[in-house]
Amino acid sequence: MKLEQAAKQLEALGNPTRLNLYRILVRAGEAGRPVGFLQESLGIAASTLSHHLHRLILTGLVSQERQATTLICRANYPMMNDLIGFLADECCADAACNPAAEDAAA
Amino acid sequence: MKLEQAAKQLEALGNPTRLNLYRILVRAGEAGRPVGFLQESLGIAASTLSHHLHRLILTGLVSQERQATTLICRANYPMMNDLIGFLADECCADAACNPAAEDAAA
DNA sequence: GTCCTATTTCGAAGAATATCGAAATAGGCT
DNA sequence: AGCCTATTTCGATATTCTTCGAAATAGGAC
Repeated sequence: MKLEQAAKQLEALGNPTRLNLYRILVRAGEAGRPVGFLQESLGIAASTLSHHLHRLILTGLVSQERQATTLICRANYPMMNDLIGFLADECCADAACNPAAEDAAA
Repeated sequence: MKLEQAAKQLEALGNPTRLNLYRILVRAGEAGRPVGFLQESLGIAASTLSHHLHRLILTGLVSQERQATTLICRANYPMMNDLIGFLADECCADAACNPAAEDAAA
């Protein structure tokens, strides 16, 4: 994953409202949640929620699927795992992460 | 970890300059890197770097230790792991993360 | 004490963000 | 067609962020 993309995703998650929103979707699993449900859960204006959802969708962290008049939102788990991988992958690439790794490197 | 703190940390990592900076420190391991080294690596104004470092330090993701006239910066690994844990921990708490988990839940 | 390097703080300008209400659009039901 | 609900787009405002250069501070060397 490129740094720019990771930064955009982290920025998207770095707003309390969006992080809260994202966690609801993460907890919801593959079933997802309709926009209306999210709006009631968060207690914010529909337009504000739409704005935040748009940002999460732009980064690829969330996807939407229409079911009749309601839109179902889902967390994109592979994308989340890529992001986590990006943070952890190069941990201590130039050194050692923990005592065991240090022993291995020595 | 509280949502507010996690959001602040994610926001801190959500800027390309800061994410780049943070990765350098993550790669550096326990040895850390002096501020001057970081400034040359990133090629930004010292005042700009200081500002970004301050934000990372405020969130607890980075710590500093003075060695004579130079300041050594280090990534705070436990904090990073807490943050990653926050993202992944409640994954699918209300559903199933993957087919195997779905089977287990069923 | 004076000087030197390393780093931070100050002050400012421009860009981006968060939030809302009002109005517009999407999709389906009668 | 006409209507109803669900959701987005528009427009506006207040706040926050990013970045820089100049000036101030920290710590040590002579």
